[in-house]
Amino acid sequence: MMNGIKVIIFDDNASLRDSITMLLQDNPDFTLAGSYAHSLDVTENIMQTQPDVVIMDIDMPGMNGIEAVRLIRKNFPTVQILMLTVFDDDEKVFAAVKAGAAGYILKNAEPQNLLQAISEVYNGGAPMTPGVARKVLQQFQSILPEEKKDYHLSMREKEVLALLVDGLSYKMIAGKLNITYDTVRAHMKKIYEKLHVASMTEAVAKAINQKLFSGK
Amino acid sequence: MMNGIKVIIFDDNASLRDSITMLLQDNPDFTLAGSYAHSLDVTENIMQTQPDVVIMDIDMPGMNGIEAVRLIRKNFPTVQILMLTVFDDDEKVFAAVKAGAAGYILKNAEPQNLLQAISEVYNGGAPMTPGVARKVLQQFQSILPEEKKDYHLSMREKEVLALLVDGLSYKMIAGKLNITYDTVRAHMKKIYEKLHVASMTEAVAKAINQKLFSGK
DNA sequence: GCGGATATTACCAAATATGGTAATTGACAT
DNA sequence: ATGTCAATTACCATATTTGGTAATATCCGC
Repeated sequence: MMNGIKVIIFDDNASLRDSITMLLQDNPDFTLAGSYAHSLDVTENIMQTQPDVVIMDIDMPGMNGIEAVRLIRKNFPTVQILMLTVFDDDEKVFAAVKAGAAGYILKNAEPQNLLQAISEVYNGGAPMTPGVARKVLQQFQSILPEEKKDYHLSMREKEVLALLVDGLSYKMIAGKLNITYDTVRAHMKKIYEKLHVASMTEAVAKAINQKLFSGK
Repeated sequence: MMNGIKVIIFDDNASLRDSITMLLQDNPDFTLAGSYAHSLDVTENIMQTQPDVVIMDIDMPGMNGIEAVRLIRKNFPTVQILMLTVFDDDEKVFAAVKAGAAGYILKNAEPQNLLQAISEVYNGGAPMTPGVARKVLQQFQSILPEEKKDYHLSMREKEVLALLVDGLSYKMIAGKLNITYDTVRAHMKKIYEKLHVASMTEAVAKAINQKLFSGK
């Protein structure tokens, strides 16, 4: 890391590009390897500069910053992306996150905070303005894991159910577990009882929906 | 805010409670209103102390910290909760977020960071250790984008498959759609072909996992 | 109008799943 | 030591599903 973290910037605002440029040049921990007013040639730009971190404005003429993020993530999965924006518009925040941005900070942040955000992104963190972080968490809460009920399935029963979800028949399950067909049946009967279902399909549907299993 | 942010702590580790106590007492921006070794009486404790922020250990004897969070969120929706933990175990992080925690930081964080996290939580932010933040974002990404494949199922086939996922048998489906048992079978055969499966369970699992249907 | 996809029905034979009942063994807790 | 629970196996009778093959009717596009 003799030259610090290699950074490139995409932002149509020239004065902001300049101030970031100066900020980075004053600090030996960072190297500015490129600065662009639009993201039409992202792929090319990145291939040439080989940056560690990309700072991307979310609103830009031509290609949208979000699109650019998607492109970068697809072609250069190791490059970390820090979104920079004026607004903390919900839609855009989520779109950026979804596209694969690792951090999301507002343009009115302190210079010091920007520098810290860059190193944080580089080091596997996900810097976010407090308000943005809260929004993400809230969204997270509403979408995420329904608290999975406990059906008190025994270990063995879980094994059997898991195989069933994978599409195996009783006979195949018996073979895989080295037990008798009838034993599998006995387990299935218990499972049906505990899950309040009465057929393989219901059991599978419930198991997947209640996220008792992967979902592959 | 003459007495600063009112904080109470739940943690079974006495020495950690003490160090946080001292930390807060040394700073005029905070007031420690309570300190408890377990969360069995959370509701009562909160009613008495009326805190702004609750610091909650995730692992505690008796009531689980997560459960306590759920309880607090339910009865005191304005109280902000900051989780404190030793491990950044995925399961627990997500469970805590889902339960309604506003922030999640590790116990090995700098004292200064803890103080900042408390004010951040109080001011509507969502402080998270970098690694935790990244995990949340990644989970976020994986949940939103789902490009679902198109298996070219006909309308009728989709209807049949939907009923199958709901747990109906061929006979029941036939009844519901006012068609013959054999017709249902014909559709199923086509569905199996198109989905590349060979049994009800596989079809159901695939249908749900590929999000061809709700998931109840 | 003809080929193609969709929806419908039908029958046979074989494979699987379901419900009920019952018994044995080992582990673990009171 | 007694009882509960998990895991195991067994058998019977039914119900359901699956694979193969085939036929008819309708609608659509070229």
